Amino acid sequence: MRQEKIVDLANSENCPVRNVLDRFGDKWSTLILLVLGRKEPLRFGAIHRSIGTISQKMLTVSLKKLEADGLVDRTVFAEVPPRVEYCLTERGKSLLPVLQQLVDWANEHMEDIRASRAASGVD
Amino acid sequence: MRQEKIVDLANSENCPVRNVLDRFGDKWSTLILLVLGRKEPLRFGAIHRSIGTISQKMLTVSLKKLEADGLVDRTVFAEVPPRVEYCLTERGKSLLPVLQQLVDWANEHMEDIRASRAASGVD
DNA sequence: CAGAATCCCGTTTGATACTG
DNA sequence: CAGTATCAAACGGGATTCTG
Repeated sequence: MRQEKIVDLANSENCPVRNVLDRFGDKWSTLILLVLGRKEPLRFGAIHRSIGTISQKMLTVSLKKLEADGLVDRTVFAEVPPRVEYCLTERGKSLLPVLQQLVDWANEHMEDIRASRAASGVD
Repeated sequence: MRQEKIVDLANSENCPVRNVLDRFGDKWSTLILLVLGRKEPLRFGAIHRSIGTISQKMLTVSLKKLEADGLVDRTVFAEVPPRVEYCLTERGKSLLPVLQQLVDWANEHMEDIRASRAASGVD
């Protein structure tokens, strides 16, 4: 019987976990997916306002990555003024429940974590 | 009727999601939790070897954060040479299933993501 | 409106050396 | 062994300006 079902975490190139984490470990991607998960499609500006504190540069960059990974679809309408809509792909949607779990966990444990953090003096 | 059950994502201070993401969005925390989830307790050096590419500085920093958040327990043995063991707290363990879902998703979709990425020419 | 292009700075991260 | 201390490099990310 094999002892390791889990992929080798030491190999960052071939480990799916690390590979994916390298993407969603960034500051914004997860947030964007969650926003689109709430309501789609959304225009660039709508996402921007929805997150609030993201710069449009980072929003652009993050959306491009998500699009490159096939998690988000980008549709440009030939209008003036230009309109661009974003929505989740099937793959993107499949990630949503997982992220939702993370959100739920966060909601549930945040107060305790805050308290621990404060008590330990680590910011 | 209220329209928003989900916490306001625009408010980074009070939003549990962002607050938690700010922690696990880093490069190593998730990985460390997963490593400890596989086997505990583990000594500092064991975790270090298990992840492989992390510097011992970052491992120290990350472990401290996790300890401050009450996700990891640190036990120092009064021996020579010194021995320090790390294990998950109950809170830490409660996060594990969620992370495992993420791992599963990553395993399942990584190839497709890789392909999309390559096709798009990003990164 | 939706971005692209620059400039710029703070933080993160890694290498290296040192210590209890 | 399990860190701490320091320095330098790399990167993320914000502000601003410009375009189709």
